[in-house]
Amino acid sequence: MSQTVDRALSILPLLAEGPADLGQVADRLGVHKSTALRLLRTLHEHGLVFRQSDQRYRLGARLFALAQEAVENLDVREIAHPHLLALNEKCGHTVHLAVYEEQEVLYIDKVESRYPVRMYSRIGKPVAITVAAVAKLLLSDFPEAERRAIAEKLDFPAYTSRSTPNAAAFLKELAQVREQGWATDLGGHEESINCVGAPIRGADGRVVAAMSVSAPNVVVTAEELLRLLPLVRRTAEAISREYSGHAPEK
Amino acid sequence: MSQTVDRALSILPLLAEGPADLGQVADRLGVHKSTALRLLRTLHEHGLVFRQSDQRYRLGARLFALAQEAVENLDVREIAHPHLLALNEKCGHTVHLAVYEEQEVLYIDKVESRYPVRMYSRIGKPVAITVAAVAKLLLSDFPEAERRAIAEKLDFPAYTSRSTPNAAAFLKELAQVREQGWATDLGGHEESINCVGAPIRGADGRVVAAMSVSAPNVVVTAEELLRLLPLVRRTAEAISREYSGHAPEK
DNA sequence: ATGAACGTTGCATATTGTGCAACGCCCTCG
DNA sequence: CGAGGGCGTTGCACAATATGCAACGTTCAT
Repeated sequence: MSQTVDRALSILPLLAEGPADLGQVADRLGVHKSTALRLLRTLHEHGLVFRQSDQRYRLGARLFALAQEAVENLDVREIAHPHLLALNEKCGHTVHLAVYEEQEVLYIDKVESRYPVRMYSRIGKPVAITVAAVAKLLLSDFPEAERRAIAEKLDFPAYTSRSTPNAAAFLKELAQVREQGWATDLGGHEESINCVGAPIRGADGRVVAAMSVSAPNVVVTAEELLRLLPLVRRTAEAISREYSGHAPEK
Repeated sequence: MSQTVDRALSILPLLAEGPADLGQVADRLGVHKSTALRLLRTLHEHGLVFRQSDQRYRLGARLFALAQEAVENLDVREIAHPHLLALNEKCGHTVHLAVYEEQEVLYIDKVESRYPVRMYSRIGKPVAITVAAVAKLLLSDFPEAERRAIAEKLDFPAYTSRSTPNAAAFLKELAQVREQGWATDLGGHEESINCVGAPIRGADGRVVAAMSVSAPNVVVTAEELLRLLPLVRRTAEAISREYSGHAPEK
């Protein structure tokens, strides 16, 4: 909507990939060097970008500070964190917390597995929305019309043979998740990794976040992981209670 | 330098203070509502800002994703290298850079001593984790429980009479290193070789790497080497600053 | 019902960002 | 040592672009 700002902001993801010099930035933006220079200067003044010793540009400290504040303002995370830690303490596996925002599902917190074989995931990165347990939980709470609208727009990549194949299957699964109040991902994203998840609800009953426990086959079988379901659900409920203003229960 | 971008970016710190509606943003920017709207829309399209359910604007999780990605693509070695070279230029001794990975501490960069008598080490090779200065620095940053767990699992080979003898001594030393912010290895690995090291920290204050200067007794005594400590620490701090996105200080 | 508060849109204006060309600097190669 | 290329930087003329205005649509409280 604003060309100048649009161009300036496009520089950020570009620099997130790694440092770049003026020419590279100008090329990838499709603008003249002098234009890129002015944009970079403005970003620089705001501390979002800085120049490292070899003169190349990089994302700056201010961005990290802002990012920090951005997550701190997500207070679900703050409340949930100790519960996630406690859960990890009990079962030892990787625990994730995710929210839906702007057409995406994002991990906003993670407690690493204590086992040497770990699952790869990145806090802040969008999750595989068509297969992840947390994504299904978050989407299942939308009104039906919206669920359909979203499903229609999605791609359904076949990560594995068990990935959700298409919109119809996805909607069916969302309905089931909505019904039962929990979700799984059994090898839908990576063949050897399973997850069990449960929703976190606000005072009005709407799903505000979702959490899951993930573990690779080599550590526990899907069946064993499913045995953790009651524990996961209880944790999610405890977080929900605290989040919606009730005193933490013992 | 670019008014439009300047205004748009000024919105971010403003929103970091807390959610705000269109009118508030326009007021604080000193521009018309319609202008503020367009700026916010552009920020919105890039996911830096999003609209919560009550229509107010807040910082978006994409900011977090961006910062995360930037950190992942950051190469400590690349940033550190020129600083290591400069340090070697000044003192002439061997300079090492190391990281912790998968239960091991690995040298990932090295600048050779200018003296004929050199210390033997290889980039990519695990270091003697119980005695090396860089290892102590990296491990000292772990939470106490984890430090203990790691220490219990280690062997404590008696390379020399000054090698760390057991887990208890090791933990005690880690605590001290953590406290003082630097570490040494005085003949703990090879009788005649001493090292001084300092930690390199990321934007969040966590230790991401460690560096050290090593020299054999025949070139400088331990005392003389220790006199380099302030220089080593300053170098490590300069790298930390640059790594965490601050402008290099003059 | 009525009005206020807020977000949104189209439009005319000139402010603002743009590309160009030229300059200076550093480094490399002949 | 001097020519040449690469790169960042500056000043300028032009028009593309952002801006404020005024009017409209909604929602909410009175």
